[in-house]
Amino acid sequence: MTTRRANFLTEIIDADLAAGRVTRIATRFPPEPNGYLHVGHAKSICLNFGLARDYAGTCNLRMDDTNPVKEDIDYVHAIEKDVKWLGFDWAGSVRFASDYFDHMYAAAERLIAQGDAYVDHQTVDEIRANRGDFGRPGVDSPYRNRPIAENQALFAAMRAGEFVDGTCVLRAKVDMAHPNLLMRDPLLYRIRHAHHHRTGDKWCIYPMYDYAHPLEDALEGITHSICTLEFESNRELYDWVLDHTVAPKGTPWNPRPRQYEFARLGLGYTVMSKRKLLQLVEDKRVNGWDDPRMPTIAGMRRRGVTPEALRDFAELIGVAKNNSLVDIGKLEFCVRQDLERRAPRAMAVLQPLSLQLTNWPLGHTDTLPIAWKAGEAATRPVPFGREILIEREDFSEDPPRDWKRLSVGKEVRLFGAYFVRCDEVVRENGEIVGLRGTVDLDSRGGEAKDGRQPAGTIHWVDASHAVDCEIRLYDRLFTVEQPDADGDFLPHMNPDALQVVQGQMEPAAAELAGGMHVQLMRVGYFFSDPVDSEPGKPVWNRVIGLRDTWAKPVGRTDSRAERRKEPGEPRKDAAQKKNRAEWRAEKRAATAELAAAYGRYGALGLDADAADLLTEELETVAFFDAALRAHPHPQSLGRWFLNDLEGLRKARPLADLPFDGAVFGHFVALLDGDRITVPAGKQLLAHLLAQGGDPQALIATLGLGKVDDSAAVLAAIDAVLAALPAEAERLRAGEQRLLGVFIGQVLKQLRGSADAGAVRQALLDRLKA
RNA sequence: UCGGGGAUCGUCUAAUGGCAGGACCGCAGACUCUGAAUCUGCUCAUCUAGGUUCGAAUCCUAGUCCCCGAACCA
Repeated sequence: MTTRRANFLTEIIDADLAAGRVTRIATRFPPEPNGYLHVGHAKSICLNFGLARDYAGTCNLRMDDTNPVKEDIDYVHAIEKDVKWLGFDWAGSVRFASDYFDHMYAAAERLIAQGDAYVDHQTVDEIRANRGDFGRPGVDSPYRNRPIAENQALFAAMRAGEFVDGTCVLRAKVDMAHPNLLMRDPLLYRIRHAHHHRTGDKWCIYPMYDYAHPLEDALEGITHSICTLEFESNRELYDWVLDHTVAPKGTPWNPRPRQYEFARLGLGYTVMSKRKLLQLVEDKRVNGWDDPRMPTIAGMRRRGVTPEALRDFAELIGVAKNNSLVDIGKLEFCVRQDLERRAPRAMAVLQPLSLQLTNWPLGHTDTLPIAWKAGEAATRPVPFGREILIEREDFSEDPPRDWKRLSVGKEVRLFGAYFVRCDEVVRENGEIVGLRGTVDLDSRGGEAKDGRQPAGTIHWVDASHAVDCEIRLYDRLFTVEQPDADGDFLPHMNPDALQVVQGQMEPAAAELAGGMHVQLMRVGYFFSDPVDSEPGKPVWNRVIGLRDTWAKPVGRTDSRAERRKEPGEPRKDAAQKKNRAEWRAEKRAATAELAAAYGRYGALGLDADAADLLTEELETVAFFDAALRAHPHPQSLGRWFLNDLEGLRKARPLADLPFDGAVFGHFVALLDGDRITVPAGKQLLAHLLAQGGDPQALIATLGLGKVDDSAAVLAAIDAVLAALPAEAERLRAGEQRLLGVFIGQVLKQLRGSADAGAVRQALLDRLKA
């Protein structure tokens, strides 16, 4: 396994491997071929293929083509190309959901035979209305209890094309009152008389995503089916399908795939939904899916972003379950970092300003060999003559104090060439149209004989040799960080996301072929457009500008920080939903035994919160009363019950625990009797929960008995202090936060059986001594 | 309204009861034939309130805020 940043998925996989749930890892990347892949998909691709690579497993590329009216073969090819370009290869051939239509159909027939599915003749509107909503349960379809034989005949007729679209659907028979709306008899198949890009006209019924996807995964032997957060609710249905179907051999699915969800990529200053991207393309607001302004993989590729940069980006942002909006600066950082390493340097002037060198011999051209990259041997010839073009913004008539460029009377170095000084400004109608200056003929190559250093170094091209070429300056597609935050995203489009300028480029660079990266010095990283460049007529795309610490901070207004709300007060509004405490109070009012217990616990000296919590269920009261009989110490019993047992048992009912209230009472008695320390008590409780047993006997078995051997404690303290000399020094110097580390270490040596408070005191005493 | 998730520097992400770490951004300095790169340093965070514990980002209780879910889409 190559080292890779751990995340919650690698933890799950490690645990699955360790527990033997799986013996190999199989993932998949399952796009629907209804649009181009974007940078969000790139994250998913890097995740799925990366996991397969790191665990020496496999990753399938699978087209999820279950809806023929939206999908297209052209998208299939584009997707394959993008995944390959990103640097990944799938196991075997490309898979298609449509390859499994026969299996899916057979599985549906089986569901019908099991009584787990039925044909519903309600209309779309009826189905929707009868599904209920978040507040109301649904109502059963009048067709829900059709005889199995009738369902079988009807489903066969659906397949045979005897019904027009929308006549009926196949539904799973789950529960119309299920709190998860997806489980209210989900649709499995719908009728669609449509031509499918692969199966042609073989089918006129097509499976729904929620039914098809788990079967696709299971059929391919996928172990970890990774998708995005919005599918969390779908997981329950995913599991239902796998629980109610079997593998082709008739056995339960093995390996049985599990679905896990991670946060999709949200990226600032762009939109990521396929619908919106499609709209930009169809409305011709961009020039196609591969427009370099688009966040599509195709667009970024054409712009000049490299696969390495994209993969670095995926690594940089990590994988988690937080909804997040990634700063686009992180992507830009990855792009710059990669291009910095790979791009040769050249010079071009975007907004030329002429500089006449009055002391340069008329008609003479010097040809300078300048390295493509600093420190490397390879050079290109760069002509230098009497008229030089510099960047307009590299000259100032009224320079600020720290100006490092050209101004009247000041000298700069023309990169790789000569020192020049500006003597005067040439104007026409008040406009600056050129500069006149002189060159230090002794500074050829950029070094002055007398060793003096100029104010700065600027880029330039020789006017008579410069090549005119189209330069496309790309910028962020939107002017705000969250264009789709509310309402229409189109008004936020950045009209300057593409600016075309005619640049003047040095001749050697202008001959670079299409698909080449170059850094135009002091301007940015550029890529010769692979589509529009022609031999001798290159078109250059700006991939990203250089980091510019001198430019005025454009100020990334921190819209998000402003949005952050103050923590709210607990709502006092009576109309709001009841809180848990109110709910329990009501329940007590209705149940005499709970109310009695509440009063009794109060009288026993338990505080109101504890008494409240303990009287939520009769079952709890019974358990607690039993514990009380075994060990009549309400406070400690309440503290261990509420703080530890409740957390450890999670949702497990008390009745399912391998011990009863009396045993719990005995357990707490051990703690109150100082027979065992608190951490050891927690260990013991965890053990009890897992396997039951007699607490008293387990103390010996597990070696958890309390040790009151102060000599052993002192020995352990000295051993730890000696083992961590640097930290011990800091601790002596008063770094209190290290105290915990030492207590922990000492406790570890003593196998948790010493009293932590005593260890702390002993440690403090030892340090004073 | 019901169900499912989530909350740690400005941003992304670690820490699985024991020193809140890394990266991006920002700031400062060094260096520089790119105001780039490189190098050094710095600023900056555990949603709130209680509780348990020697010790809580982590466990318990209560609350707040955010996201997802009611297509014959995926």
